[in-house]
Amino acid sequence: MDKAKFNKKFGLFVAKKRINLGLTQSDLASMLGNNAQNISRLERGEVSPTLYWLKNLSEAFDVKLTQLIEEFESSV
Amino acid sequence: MDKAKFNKKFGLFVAKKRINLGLTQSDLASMLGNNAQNISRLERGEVSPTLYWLKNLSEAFDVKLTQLIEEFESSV
DNA sequence: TATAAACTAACCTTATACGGTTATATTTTA
DNA sequence: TAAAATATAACCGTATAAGGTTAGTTTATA
Repeated sequence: MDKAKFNKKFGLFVAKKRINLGLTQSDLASMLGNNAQNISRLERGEVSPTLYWLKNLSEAFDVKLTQLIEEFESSV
Repeated sequence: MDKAKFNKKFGLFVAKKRINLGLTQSDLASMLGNNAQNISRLERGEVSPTLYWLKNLSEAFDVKLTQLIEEFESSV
């Protein structure tokens, strides 16, 4: 799978997960210590987050990194 | 865990896994389509790889991304 | 409809991932 | 020990992740 498509899929996954938790992009952003625009870009697949960023994301979602990735892969 | 420490742990994990597979940094680099210097920097924890990079890494190691992260987390 | 909340999207800047080259150091092997 | 293979480390670039601001669009709600 090419980069653009892969990032898009991950973005969609994050968006679904965030919404399921009843969070806005702003909510998630402040939990991660950044801004809603970056969340928007992530969810639209414009960026490929770093591993450390993912680690923080998993903590915001209150799951292990492993579990986050597992959920992502099984959603694809 | 702070970023530097986290990246260092991941680098160490990649190095171990690569060596177990009997690969040199050059070998792994060419499998990933980049250069050995980047592998060296990754293994020394100087960089935090992007998700897409990790996806390619997992394919080079012939495992699912989930499994790669799972092995990493259980190694920490 | 009107107002507000939520999101998208453009722009800019800074930090860093990533690719390449070269040199040096370390490790392995003849 | 000498040579070769491997890894580290210093540079230099470019591409892109990430933080911030502002404006505009979409969606939800009164």
